[in-house]
Amino acid sequence: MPRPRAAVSSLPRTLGEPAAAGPGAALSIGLCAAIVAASVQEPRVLTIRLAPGRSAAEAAEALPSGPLEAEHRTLEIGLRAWVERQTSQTLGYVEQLYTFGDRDRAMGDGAGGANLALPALVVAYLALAREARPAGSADAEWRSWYRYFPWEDWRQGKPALLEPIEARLAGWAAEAAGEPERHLRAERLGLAFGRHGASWNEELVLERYELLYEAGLVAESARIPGRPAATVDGGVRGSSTGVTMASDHRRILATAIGRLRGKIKYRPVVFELMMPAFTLLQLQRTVEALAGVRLHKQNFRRLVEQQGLVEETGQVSAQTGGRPARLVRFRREVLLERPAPGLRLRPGRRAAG
Amino acid sequence: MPRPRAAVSSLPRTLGEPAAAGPGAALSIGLCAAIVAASVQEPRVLTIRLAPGRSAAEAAEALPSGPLEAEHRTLEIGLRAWVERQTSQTLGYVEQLYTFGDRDRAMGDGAGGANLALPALVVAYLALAREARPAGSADAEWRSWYRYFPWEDWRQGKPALLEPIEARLAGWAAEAAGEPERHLRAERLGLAFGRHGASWNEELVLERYELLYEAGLVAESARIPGRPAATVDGGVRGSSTGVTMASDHRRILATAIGRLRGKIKYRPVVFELMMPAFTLLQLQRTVEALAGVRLHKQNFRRLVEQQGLVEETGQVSAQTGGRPARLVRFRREVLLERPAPGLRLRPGRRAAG
DNA sequence: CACCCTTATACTCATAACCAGCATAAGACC
DNA sequence: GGTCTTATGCTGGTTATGAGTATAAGGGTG
Repeated sequence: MPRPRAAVSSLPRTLGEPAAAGPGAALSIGLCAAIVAASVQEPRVLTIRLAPGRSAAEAAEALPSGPLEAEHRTLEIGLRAWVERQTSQTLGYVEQLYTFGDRDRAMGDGAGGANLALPALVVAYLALAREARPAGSADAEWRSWYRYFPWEDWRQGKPALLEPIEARLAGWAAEAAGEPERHLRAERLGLAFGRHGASWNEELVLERYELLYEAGLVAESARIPGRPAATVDGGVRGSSTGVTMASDHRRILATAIGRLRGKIKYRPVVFELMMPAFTLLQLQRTVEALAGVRLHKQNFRRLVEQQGLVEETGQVSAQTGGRPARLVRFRREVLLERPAPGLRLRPGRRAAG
Repeated sequence: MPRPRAAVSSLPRTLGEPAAAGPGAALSIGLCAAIVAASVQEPRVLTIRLAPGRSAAEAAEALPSGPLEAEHRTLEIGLRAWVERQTSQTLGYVEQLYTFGDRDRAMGDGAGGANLALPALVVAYLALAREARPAGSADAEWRSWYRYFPWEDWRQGKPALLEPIEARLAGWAAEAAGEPERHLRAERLGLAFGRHGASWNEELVLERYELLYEAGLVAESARIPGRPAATVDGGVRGSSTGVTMASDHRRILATAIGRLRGKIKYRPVVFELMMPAFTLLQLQRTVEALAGVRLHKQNFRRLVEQQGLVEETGQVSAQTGGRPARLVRFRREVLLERPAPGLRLRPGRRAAG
């Protein structure tokens, strides 16, 4: 099966492949999942290790994925099967993200690896898991998603590593071919990174990643066809542009983060990540971890309570370090009452603890 | 090429098909577009006619679609090619909607037609067109989308045909097998149709269509595997459940409408449907046509203006029938200023003209 | 032209939501 | 008891929203 072999063994019969004749004629449809959990104040994503055929040492981190097989009646069934096979994790909430089909992206590795028969298109999913259990297989691991997108974590204020990145991006915009292209790039930068750091929009994760990709500031850029590998500067002057992932999985993860950050504002999806009972601060920390910003505590709890998103359990938690906090649970009835129950968090002017 | 032949001729080499050997082994990826325009106060969708192999008289209405071909570098390029070939319409704004891959849906026709080799999965798109020009090909036509979803148009108040539909749906919920299933169905109905007509959420177009589909109230239900065709009641006691479309195109259109109705609230996409200069009332009527509800005029204009969505052109239009109205245009800079510039219309309690 | 139709646009007012902070409560730890 | 901690209650200013009134400016009609 000519495909970056997953460390997890299993040789499926790919749909449509019985007739695989000429080289490169094998057409398959890929499934890929960004599985998110939130534990100890960190948003995590379930990754596996791929041995890309070369040295096992440089095994790439990847999202669980695999081709759609003949026996999968629906895409989602196929996805669940692959995830369970590779990570022993059973999925709860699952939502389709996007279908990637560019012929020029998604290649295993442009630099040295053979350009093997890759899926003609990849259907990517976002999944939410309630608990970050140790992840069955040895190759599966929960990792903070800021490992791959360090510039997305503004909880301690603007990340220092963003400064050199922005400088490089500004340079990339300035060196564009014509004036229209220069203007276009500048506009995209302004949108994605905010004018002078003023209005950072935490949802534009994909837009920012794509800019870094195009500007040659992430390692994946080396796979852009026609780009000399020398122009890629994965680590920007000492600071980091995050850990690389296999194929275009980082792009998929960026899509997932952006989608989730948007969705918590108008759908009660955070609760898919929470334990059955939790304190309001735990909820706030989870939301902050996902959104990558800090929120105003008092206003957050007022929002949650007046929206009717939670109800009392009657119990209290003494694990707080200070005054014990009430334990609450998600109030499912809210779905029937409000049109868009969510935590439309507006980080406002300044984020106050 | 075993596939419901489009009236528009063109025999493409489907990607991955050179090796098409056994029957049903031909695996192809379908592309499909819901192309929306708004003219004379009506939201319209571009349709073509498909001759499903049998009598040409019962040619089904369909969305432009076709298989991904080998020479299409990206999915979107393939889509644009197909749409231009079938409708002579050039697409502007295009956005991916969803990828449908259920093996049990999307069949040409379960009743009598041979179950031909259909795409293994269909990537559906939403496109917005600025003008409803007469649609090049003779088989292409712009039609109000309420032709297919008459219950979605609440601009004149609650549609009368909804009453019998709701009654039938309530019956369907009551006749469910076990108590848990009954409860589930009742909850879904409450969500999708609103408790006692109280809170209609205009975005849940797909949810409503799926309920009708499952309850056997649309003609497409006859294609559900295992369902006796006799249980399907396409026209509910004299009232209508809308015009049927080929394959599962009505589901795709439902997805498109729902997405667009949601999107206008936080992205300035309506302007993709407007002429370069327009009056505020024209804008309001367009939004109302899409959302299927009436809005409060004074508040609508205040919203549009204070958000900075439009700017003066200096001209006026005398075509209003009353006092001439200012002509305005979309203000592109708003994209850089506001995080989510849209028309977050809340139809409030009652819609006042 | 006065009058009445139409639609456009300006302004008001009460209410609800939101932002940001202050004050107090209730535990642990020394 | 004093001093941490975090939880929770409350307030005062600001902004958004819902719904209405009033006025402007065209056309048509007697």
